[in-house]
Amino acid sequence: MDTTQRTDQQRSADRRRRELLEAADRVVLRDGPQASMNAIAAEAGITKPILYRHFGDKGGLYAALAKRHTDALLDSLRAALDAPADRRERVEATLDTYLAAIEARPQVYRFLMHPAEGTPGADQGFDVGKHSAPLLRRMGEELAQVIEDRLDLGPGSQQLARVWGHGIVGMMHAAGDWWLGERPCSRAELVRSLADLLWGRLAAAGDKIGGPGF
Amino acid sequence: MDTTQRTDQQRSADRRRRELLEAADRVVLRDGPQASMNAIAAEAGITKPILYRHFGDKGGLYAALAKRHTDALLDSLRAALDAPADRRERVEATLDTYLAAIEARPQVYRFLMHPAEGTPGADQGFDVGKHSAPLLRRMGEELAQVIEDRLDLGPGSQQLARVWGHGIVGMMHAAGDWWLGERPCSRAELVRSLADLLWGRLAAAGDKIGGPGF
DNA sequence: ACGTGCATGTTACTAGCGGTAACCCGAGTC
DNA sequence: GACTCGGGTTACCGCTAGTAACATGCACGT
Repeated sequence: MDTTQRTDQQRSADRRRRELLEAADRVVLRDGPQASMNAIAAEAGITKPILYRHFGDKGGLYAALAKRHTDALLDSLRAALDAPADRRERVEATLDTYLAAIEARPQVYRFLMHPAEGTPGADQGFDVGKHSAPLLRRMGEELAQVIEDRLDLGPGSQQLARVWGHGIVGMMHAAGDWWLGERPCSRAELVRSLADLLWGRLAAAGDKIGGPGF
Repeated sequence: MDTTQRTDQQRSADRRRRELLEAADRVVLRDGPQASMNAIAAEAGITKPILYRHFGDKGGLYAALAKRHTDALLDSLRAALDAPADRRERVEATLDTYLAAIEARPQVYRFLMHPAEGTPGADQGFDVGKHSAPLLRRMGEELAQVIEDRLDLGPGSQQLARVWGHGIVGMMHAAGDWWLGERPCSRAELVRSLADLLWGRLAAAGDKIGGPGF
């Protein structure tokens, strides 16, 4: 029948697609985000046009690749965010989960943060917007939702939650990026320091003698 | 004399360099960060090899370009950070200064955040490190210094200050980026929300009825 | 058995990029 | 006048993303 036929074809195509994605994964993790389509095709044992038939262009391939990792990371973050513990512990667990992920697979992390950038062909009209990696946006929105759902923030809570969601994610990202490069302390110390920041220690700290205070 | 001669030459070279940088600025602000060296050379009224003689490679040109804007932004941030007012006001002024800058010239902002990315020629060995834009790193370090100088944070203050510096800068960056794309509220509201976050309102907020709390 | 689609794969190409080698010319110097 | 030398150009290399055109093999209807 027609449907079974198309199902067979689709299954085959999907399997092929997964194989290609795994090959692309290997190459991107080995060569970095600037891996060439030729290299990816070679790793998959085929040639370029097939990649283009499956993914349209390089951006499509990278988007598909990024989605897999992004989904996986978001799942583990959701788990940490949903753990049965008090708020501070959950915040620390979430920070630690993120940091452990970027520590364990820094190449994946790097790819997710700088997926395509230079697509000289089909170019966007240089609008403002979509600067940051999609991963950051998605994490920000998810966290915003969690905050809005669980916290009582009074009037304007929705906007406040979104600002905080993106802000906290950005804090985590930047601190993690810096930490990954310099390794100035243990992961646990970093988690504690960031949680302290979120817990208002900045406002509570005293001025240093002689200075005007920050 | 030899020295005056060399001074003359150097002056001429410096003037040329400034002219080239201004031309590059125009092109980058018009075409985005993926402006080609050909286009920049054409805008400057010359040809590619001259650019390469002056700046080495594309990364060198972009670094020189970015340095100008970064220095300017850092100067205005320092001014806000040094204003004579209490801590919260200074924090808000600094956030507002940054946000006003990216709002006023989003193309400059975008260029500073994604300067080169894909330099297929002379490639780095895919080390972990130097992921983020240099601007973010510099802002983080500067803020860390200010925090350490002015705040009494007890033992481990230096590390804590650096974590906070990079974390706060990341928060500002990510929130600003999201805000610039969606414009969900006024700048003043955003500043207030972020300052509230830094002032510990996250920890102080009550749980919503029925939920486990964030 | 025989075309006929159709998916899969290839080779060979285009246009444009970053970067460079080789040449070229005018100004100043001995 | 020969001679170097800084500023400039043309013409190229190797690479990239992306595509057109051609080949091959497997399922179908008649």
